Amino acid sequence: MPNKYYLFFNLLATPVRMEIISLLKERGTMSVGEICLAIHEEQSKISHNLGKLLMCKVVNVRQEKNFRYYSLNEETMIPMLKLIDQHASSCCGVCKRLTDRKCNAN
Amino acid sequence: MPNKYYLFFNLLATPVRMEIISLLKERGTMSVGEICLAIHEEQSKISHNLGKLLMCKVVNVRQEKNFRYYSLNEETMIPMLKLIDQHASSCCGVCKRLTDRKCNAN
DNA sequence: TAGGCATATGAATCTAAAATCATATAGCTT
DNA sequence: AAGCTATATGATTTTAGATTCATATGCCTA
Repeated sequence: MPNKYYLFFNLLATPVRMEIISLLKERGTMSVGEICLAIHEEQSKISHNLGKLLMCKVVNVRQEKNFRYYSLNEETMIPMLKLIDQHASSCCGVCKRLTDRKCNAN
Repeated sequence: MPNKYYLFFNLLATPVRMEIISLLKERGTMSVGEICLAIHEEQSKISHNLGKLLMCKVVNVRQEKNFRYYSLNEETMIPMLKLIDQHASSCCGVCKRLTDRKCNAN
């Protein structure tokens, strides 16, 4: 009975998966091979990670010939990323805390 | 140069931290001791985790005597949790994917 | 149908970061 | 000031889950 929100955030909490998401946000729709090339990671790694993202519909797939084209679930992810941007800037510029991982709040 | 979004999600991607957040969402403001009692976890664990959440202003603190009262940063977190709720229900009921961790989309 | 792409999947290993345990700090009360 | 209470912090151990490498699957073309 792990917390639902935890499972969602956990899904997004790796550098590679967030890179994939940022990429798809910019480029729209890409095959697995194209993603590998763009991110410079090997195929099985990308596939494993796309599997996780698909598992929770953070991305969508479309099959065409023997290619699989992935795209971002924009309805959820666009507003979510925007929320973080807002948080980051209202927090402290481009949120030093998010990059420095230090806290001087009190 | 890790992805900003990754750092944010990573911050929220543990069961304990999400429990703390859910708790603060419901109860408003709590001292560290009260949180420990409510979640049944030991003090240092809670403190470590509160430290991470504070680091990125996901929670706020107020000191009073030798107590520290934590509360949720509602401005960011309330809409974010709502987004996930919406995602979960539009995805598949209370999002089986988020609880089963399996994928049958294609 | 044989061979070659494109992608997925399984299992073993590796690693980031969470939990733990001991200890430090800081303020309150007497 | 001494001792207590509440909380934070450091360092080590532990663990979830990410990466890796080998292999499987599925479709397409000749």
